[in-house]
Amino acid sequence: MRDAHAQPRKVQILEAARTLFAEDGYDATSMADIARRVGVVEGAVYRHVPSKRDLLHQVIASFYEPLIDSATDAIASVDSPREKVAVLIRRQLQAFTEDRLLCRLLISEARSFDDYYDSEPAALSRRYTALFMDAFADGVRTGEFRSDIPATVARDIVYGSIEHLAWSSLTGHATLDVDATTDQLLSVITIGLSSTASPAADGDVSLGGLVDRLEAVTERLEATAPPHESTTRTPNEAR
Amino acid sequence: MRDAHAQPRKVQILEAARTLFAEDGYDATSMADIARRVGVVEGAVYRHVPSKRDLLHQVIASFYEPLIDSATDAIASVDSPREKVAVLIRRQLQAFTEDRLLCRLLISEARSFDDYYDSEPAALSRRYTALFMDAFADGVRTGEFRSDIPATVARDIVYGSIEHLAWSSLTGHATLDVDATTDQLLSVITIGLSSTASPAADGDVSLGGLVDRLEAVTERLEATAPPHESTTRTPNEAR
Amino acid sequence: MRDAHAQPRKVQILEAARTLFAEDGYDATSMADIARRVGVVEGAVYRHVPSKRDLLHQVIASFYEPLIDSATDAIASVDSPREKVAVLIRRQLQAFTEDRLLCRLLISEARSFDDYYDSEPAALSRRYTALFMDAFADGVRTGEFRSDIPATVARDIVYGSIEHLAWSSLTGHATLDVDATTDQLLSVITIGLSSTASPAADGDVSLGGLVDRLEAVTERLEATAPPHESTTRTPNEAR
Amino acid sequence: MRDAHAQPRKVQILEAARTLFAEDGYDATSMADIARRVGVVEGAVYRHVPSKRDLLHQVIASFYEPLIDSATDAIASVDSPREKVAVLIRRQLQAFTEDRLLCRLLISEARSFDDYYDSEPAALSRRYTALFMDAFADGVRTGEFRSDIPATVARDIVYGSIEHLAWSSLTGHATLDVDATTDQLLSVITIGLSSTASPAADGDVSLGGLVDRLEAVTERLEATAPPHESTTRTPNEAR
DNA sequence: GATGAATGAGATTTCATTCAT
DNA sequence: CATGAATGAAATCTCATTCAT
Repeated sequence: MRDAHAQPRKVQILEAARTLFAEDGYDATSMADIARRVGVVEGAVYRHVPSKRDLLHQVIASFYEPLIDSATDAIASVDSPREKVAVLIRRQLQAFTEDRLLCRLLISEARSFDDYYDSEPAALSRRYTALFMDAFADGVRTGEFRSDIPATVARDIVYGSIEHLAWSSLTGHATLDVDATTDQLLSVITIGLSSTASPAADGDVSLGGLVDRLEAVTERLEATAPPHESTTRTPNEAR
Repeated sequence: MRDAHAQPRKVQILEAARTLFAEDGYDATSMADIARRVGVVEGAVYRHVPSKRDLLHQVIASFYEPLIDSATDAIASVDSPREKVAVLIRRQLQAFTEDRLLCRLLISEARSFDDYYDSEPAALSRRYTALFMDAFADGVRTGEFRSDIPATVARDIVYGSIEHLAWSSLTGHATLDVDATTDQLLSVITIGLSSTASPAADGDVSLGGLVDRLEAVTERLEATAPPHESTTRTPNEAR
Repeated sequence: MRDAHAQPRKVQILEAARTLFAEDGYDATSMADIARRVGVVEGAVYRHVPSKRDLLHQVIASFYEPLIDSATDAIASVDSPREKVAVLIRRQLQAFTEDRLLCRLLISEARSFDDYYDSEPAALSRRYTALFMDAFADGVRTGEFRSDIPATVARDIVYGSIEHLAWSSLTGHATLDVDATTDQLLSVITIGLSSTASPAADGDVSLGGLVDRLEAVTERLEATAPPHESTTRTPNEAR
Repeated sequence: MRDAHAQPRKVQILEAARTLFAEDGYDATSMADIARRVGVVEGAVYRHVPSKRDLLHQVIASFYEPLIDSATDAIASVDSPREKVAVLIRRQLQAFTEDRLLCRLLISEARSFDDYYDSEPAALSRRYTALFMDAFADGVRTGEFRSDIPATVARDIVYGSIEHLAWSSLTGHATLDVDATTDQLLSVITIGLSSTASPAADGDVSLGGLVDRLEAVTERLEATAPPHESTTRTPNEAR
């Protein structure tokens, strides 16, 4: 009879796999290791999981799904695309920094398969980053974000930066100041992506930042104050 | 008797390893695979390479070293830190996009080792990204780049973005338009990193810029605000 | 379904290893040989033994341990140190002669490792020979054994002799008459070690040394002085 | 052109093999190791030696042969069997203690072959120990040594003891005092083997045995010494 | 559901030996 | 005589997976 407090086997196995995959990597973790950690024999694992590969997929899913859900909720409660993006970045950086597993697994292991594109983890990853891309596309429509940067490029910039930052903190023998780094990353990225950035891209760029700020104020004025006359200017069509 | 046109064995082995590591990954490639591709038996490989791990290191080095050399040359011929950064980014994105191997190996495989930080590839990687960080630090001194972003964070943002962009193009079943993407990335990143972007921009930012900005804001305000009404709203509530 | 009469696998493996190590030596025996003899595949052996080296240790232990136990019992039932020594020698010679394995393994194989001194077999060997050294030390205290021979030297003489005797019978294509040999060895060794043999024999033992000297003189006289009458006595035909 | 001081290749190879076999053991030494030490490639070794096994034989021979020669000379210059034995023991112990190689190779490696008995090293070993056995047999004839101990048993006792003593000093993390040990071993063994030892072998060695021996000496003196002449010769010049 | 044993394939690595040059 | 490359066999060990109980 199982202890009432004990998790069902399936959950125990997932947790063991999660931990071990995280600590040692997918290849370096054997099914025997997982079984031993759960306290059963190798064969018993196969009652609950059809294969090691599938186990990896489940582990990844068990991370992504709550993340997707909570992120979906979180961005539903804010309005502006810019803020949605900020929320997503902050969450992601926190998640990666807090959980070595998430980071390592998603970065290093999950992608090693030839059929990655068609895999379940890839689908989850797409569902997840779609949240960002949707927010970004919204921002492009509202004029907050540059229209000359494809959403996929924006996504790669954002998630690539986050991954590297998290990874550096992982292997760099140094602990990351999540809050400071988040602010820095947010600042760099949102400024770089904001619609006001594009026109200044090639000119005398040293003024760009200052202009950005003034422009931001102006945007807000534009958005709130009823225009004296209908504004027919489409911003950010430059280039 | 070896064909006069043939490469020395060592080079053949390195090339075979490079290709196979790239296509299948390090773990999924066996020494037997490499030997077979070269056309010798397994044991013969070990006359030229002491171990599989070392072979990986050599493959990585054989990519990094020319890259470092040519990048060093390239940035020596331009003056401004900003341009150096631009050169580095463009090259890196090109290199990654042109060579699946470089990308995959550096991103997914090389980092899987516990002792990555102390490994030869990591040292090369640091030597390589040091080029960027030095240029960035120079730019901070000249006022071109923001002083509120640590060079390591800047590095992670840049190389993380590049990696993800290259990776997406790799797995995304789509070919990347390197030129367009480079421009986009450069635009986003250099703007995000430029000193004018910094909210705490240090005083020495030139007066001329200030004048320009004031001019621009004035223009837009003129277009937006109702002619004779005092605007009492506090600016700078962004985010 | 395993035969009811069959030993557990672990025991089968140990026995196979014992036999093969004995017949062919440790290096010349492969895990595949052992597996084949047991009737399983190579990998199956590793479910029961962690490594070949460990298997050797276990085989050695499976010989030493009963030997130590029974020898401990045996010497507990006799009183005088001299008799204890006799018991130990007789047992050891019997054990070595009866079991080629014990002999070969202990003599030739087990010692081949650099780390022999710190190994488990070495510890067992020390535990075993400690029985002898303790008895010898007792004998020194009671005056039965010479005090001018360190126990370690006595041990080496005793066990070295036994080993060589057993080894000779092993490779010499001749069967050893254990009883006769034991008697001979015992005689030589106990006399050589007895306190009466010691030139510097303490106290009442000095008489033995005196006799030695007398004997020596006699020998020289016999060799130099022309016998008064023809000596027809063959000396030393006793026994 | 080879340096005039350089040894011929063959000798270099033998020396390299000797050293490496000694330090690492036969199995653990590869032909490549030997070649590397000599400074040639693997294949070159086979110009001079037909096989690794043969190389071992030659190495062993290169030790045994001078040993046999010098020992033969040494015992030719002393008269009594007892002294010959003493010389042989002293030399052997010194040789073994001075040269780890001799010891290790002869004890552990050389004997590992199934065909040891018919091998060249075994023949050399027999030639070598024959010196001892001859001297012992002589001593039996002259009455110096017990006739109830077969020469082969005496040989095993002597060489077994020496081996163990040398081996202990090798692995025992302690340096052997050769002189002291030689004296101790000589004392134990020559006493144990001397003819006077046998009668007392089984009786109680205490006073009763002493009386027996005194009796025997007296008898022999009576038989040897001229009847009415005082013997003024100092006793105790033995050895 | 779990156990324990087994499988069979494969991985990396080592090595004595050969041979064309 | 030497080189350098190759061979081919073998050795130890690992592991995902299966299956009778």
